[in-house]
Amino acid sequence: MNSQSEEDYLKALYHLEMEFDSVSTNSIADYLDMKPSSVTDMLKKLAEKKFINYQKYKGTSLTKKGKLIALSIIRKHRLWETFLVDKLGFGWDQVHIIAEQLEHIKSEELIKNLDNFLGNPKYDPHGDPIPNKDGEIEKMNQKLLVELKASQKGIITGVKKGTASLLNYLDKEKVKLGDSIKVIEILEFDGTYIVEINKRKLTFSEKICQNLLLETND
Amino acid sequence: MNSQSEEDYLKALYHLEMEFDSVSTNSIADYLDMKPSSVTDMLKKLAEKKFINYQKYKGTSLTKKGKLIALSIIRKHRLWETFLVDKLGFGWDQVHIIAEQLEHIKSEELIKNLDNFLGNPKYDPHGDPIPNKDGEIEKMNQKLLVELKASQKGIITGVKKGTASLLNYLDKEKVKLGDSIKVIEILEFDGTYIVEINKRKLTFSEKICQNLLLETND
DNA sequence: ATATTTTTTTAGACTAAACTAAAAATTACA
DNA sequence: TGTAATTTTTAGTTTAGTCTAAAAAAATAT
Ligand SMILES: [Mn+2]
Ligand SMILES: [Mn+2]
Ligand SMILES: [Mn+2]
Ligand SMILES: [Mn+2]
Repeated sequence: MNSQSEEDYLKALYHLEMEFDSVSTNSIADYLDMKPSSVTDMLKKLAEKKFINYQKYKGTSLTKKGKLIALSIIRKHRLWETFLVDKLGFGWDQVHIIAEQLEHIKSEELIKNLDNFLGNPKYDPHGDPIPNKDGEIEKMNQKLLVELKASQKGIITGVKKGTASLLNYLDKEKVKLGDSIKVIEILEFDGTYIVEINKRKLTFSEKICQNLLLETND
Repeated sequence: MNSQSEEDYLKALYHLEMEFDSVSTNSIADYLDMKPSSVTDMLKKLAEKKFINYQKYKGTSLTKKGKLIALSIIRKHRLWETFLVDKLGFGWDQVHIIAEQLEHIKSEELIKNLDNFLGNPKYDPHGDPIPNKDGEIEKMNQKLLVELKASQKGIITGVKKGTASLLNYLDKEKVKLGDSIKVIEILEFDGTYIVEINKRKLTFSEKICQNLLLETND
């Protein structure tokens, strides 16, 4: 059985590998808010367990085994987040810290039953795809709204990391994940987007457009 | 914030205080499957934090503060058990180990919302009362079936510790917690009880009667 | 190509929570 | 009441996971 700490490291490794092409000791330390020396210690242990490929001074990558564990933690995290929002009435922005604890509960049966109870959801409340029990995860064709030109369309799937307040704003504007969005016009002056969502015209600042994630069909 | 281990000790203390009038170091060690020396170490720490009254060689008791924490863990344990059975379809006998982990998740809001989601249940799936958020718990007027005489009545509230298989048996016989039970006849020869539950006559061995808990109205 | 800066690792320390073995206190009983 | 048995505590060890400070390696800049 893996410890909570090991699981958090593997998850961090996975997220960092997604975002950057090389994962350094310092980047892990930053991500987990720990000291690089602590990270080195843990990397040695994870390498010992064959969860990562690690050679000192050379950086790290998850092995197949390590990636599967990371994905199983992510699956649990996102299922619990879905539970908290859909069933317990939490807001989008409140669930992450709680799921950070719940993701470490050990019981295969629990997750199987939770998944069924939730109706086998494909996406979590932030629009992130939920890996299946075999660790398969949908690779999203994600774009930022700011990358679209006038008349292009997409489906709102989420917001960039660290912009929880944007979710709240969308909520207030009655914009939900899964809503279709179409660019009507882009103002040259300040990059403001005029878009249509649910037959309503809305105006989004450039900053919003830089943080709103869409799934597009190209 | 208290550690998982501290919480498990406080809960053990609470249960042992309920069952026996004095709580010894060895009884705690037995209960938690640990060595007495480990228990002594923890008792010192809990005394330091004013969760227990402890004087070496003199035994232990929970302070008001300690009892409140114990009850909050028990509340969480029983609410999670209720969730697992009522919502996720687990059986009575499967939920304890999982709740043993879930009870340590830290979030007031989570428990508040879970409680509402479950419809503010008063009893857990084993028939044990769920403490309220202020740590108030119903003192049950519990009896064993074997204590009843012919023609007396009660409501089935649970089974004694360590008799999970009895719950399964009751399940198979379509007997549920909350069902009313009336003693029809007690066979002198072997102490077998003939009882009526839901208009049906059932026969319970003496062993069953020694382990079946009822709420009575005396 | 060398020196400086940055990154990473090592060495050593600390805390929490467990353990074993031995000592001390308490309890039981002859 | 004194000895033996039992219970409890102490002393010292272990492991996991963190830290600080210093050393070593790698990357960058002159
Ligand atoms: Mn976590
Ligand atoms: Mn999420
Ligand atoms: Mn527990
Ligand atoms: Mn229970």
